[in-house]
Amino acid sequence: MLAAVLQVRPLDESDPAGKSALHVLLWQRALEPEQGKWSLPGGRLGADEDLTSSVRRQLAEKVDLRELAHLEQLAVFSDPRRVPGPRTIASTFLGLVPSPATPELPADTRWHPVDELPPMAFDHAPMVQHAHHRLAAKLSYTNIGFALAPAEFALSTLRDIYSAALGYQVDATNLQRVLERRQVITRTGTTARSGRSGGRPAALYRFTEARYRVTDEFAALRPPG
Amino acid sequence: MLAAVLQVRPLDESDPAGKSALHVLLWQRALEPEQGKWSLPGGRLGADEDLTSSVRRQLAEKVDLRELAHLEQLAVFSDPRRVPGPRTIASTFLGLVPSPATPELPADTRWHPVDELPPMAFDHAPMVQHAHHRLAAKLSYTNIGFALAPAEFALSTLRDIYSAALGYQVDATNLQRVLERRQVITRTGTTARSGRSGGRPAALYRFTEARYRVTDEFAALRPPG
DNA sequence: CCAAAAGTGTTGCCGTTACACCCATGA
DNA sequence: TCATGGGTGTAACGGCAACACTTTTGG
Repeated sequence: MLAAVLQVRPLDESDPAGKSALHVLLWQRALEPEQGKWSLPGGRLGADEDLTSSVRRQLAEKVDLRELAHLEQLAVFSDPRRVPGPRTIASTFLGLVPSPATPELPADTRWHPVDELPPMAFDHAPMVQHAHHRLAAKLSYTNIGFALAPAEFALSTLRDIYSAALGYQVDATNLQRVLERRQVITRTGTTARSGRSGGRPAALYRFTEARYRVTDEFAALRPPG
Repeated sequence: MLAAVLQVRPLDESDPAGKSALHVLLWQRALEPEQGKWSLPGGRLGADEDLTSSVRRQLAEKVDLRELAHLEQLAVFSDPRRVPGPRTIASTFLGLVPSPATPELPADTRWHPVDELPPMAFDHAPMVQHAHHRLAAKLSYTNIGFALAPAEFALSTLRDIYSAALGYQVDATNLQRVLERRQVITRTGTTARSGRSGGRPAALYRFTEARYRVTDEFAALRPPG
């Protein structure tokens, strides 16, 4: 079991207001094979747990990560030669951490931008690509954004999160209307303080549901009615 | 490994022109546990093969099925108590067989309509549901229909296939335009003979590509341009 | 000529994008 | 008051569904 844990975070740690990008949590291998290369966190399945609980446990134990807002299965990688030695099957997962959280991490683990991956161990690079692709797709037709955003947020913040996760600029105006029409986000009624350089204070929103939901099932060939 | 192999076939074997429905290939257990109940075909992974090849091999060996036009991973079922005895993990697959094919089957295997499943062994019923749901979703935004349809077909035939797979009536008029605009289907130029009771002869179509392809990636939040 | 089946034209609706315009605040 | 960021209005576009209408065949 391997998990691609994704989070939108600032590119420069010391500048929380700077540009942000989608990051993946990696740890650096201390031993051969592939020593020094970076790999996805994970571990072996226990005898009395299912895959999902196991991933949660591994992430809590090994990288002390407990803030997972979403976790779902991706593909199983089963090529007999994907790793040296005895045949190992990897079941991969996509995990999402909300944006402002900054969990404590062990020394050998670090967040890396998904667009500039370091040298990756084994077949872990395509796994990250797969996770990224799945996330981008689901941002368009589900409410999965709740797992990347803070509990309350201004629309400009949400725009930055979507832009980072999708890899292109998203217009806040249209993002608002798409998500409001689908009732994915709701106004809280409160407003944020205006920023350093003035400007109108932003209305705050939250995701209507904090559970994964498909909001736009069919693009074509809809059922009649 | 377990495979939900789906095909659109006539409800009444002796009447190929009658109503058709989506069927799943099931196999009746001869031994305890769950003797007499129906289960998905599958088997254990060999030492030197990946999951996909293994599924293909199992289906060829055990139910003599070689006409799979599409095969893809579904979810992994890993609840420690999903089957009695030692813990077993099931990786499930969706397989599709084109419509007119009628492969020879062993005596203990049979096609069952997905809407009227017989008593199912273990957790196999939700697996079939999952496969059905995935198929219905992908009919809307991919060219996956090629794996259910004959090489050449009239639009009314394709309408029947889509209707059976989706579970509701599809309008041939709009189906044509949706699939032609996306260049999923192409006219062959030939026409079929007209039916028994007259009527204009139908133009024949084929799927432009016989490989799986996503044709309608984003419903919303499209990249600018 | 009539019935049946296939295919086309047309209309209306809805969701999305793009962009111009108005609003509220701090300096 | 100006600059800055937040928010609304509006128009254009495109995809889809529904349905009336035309075309082509067999009896």
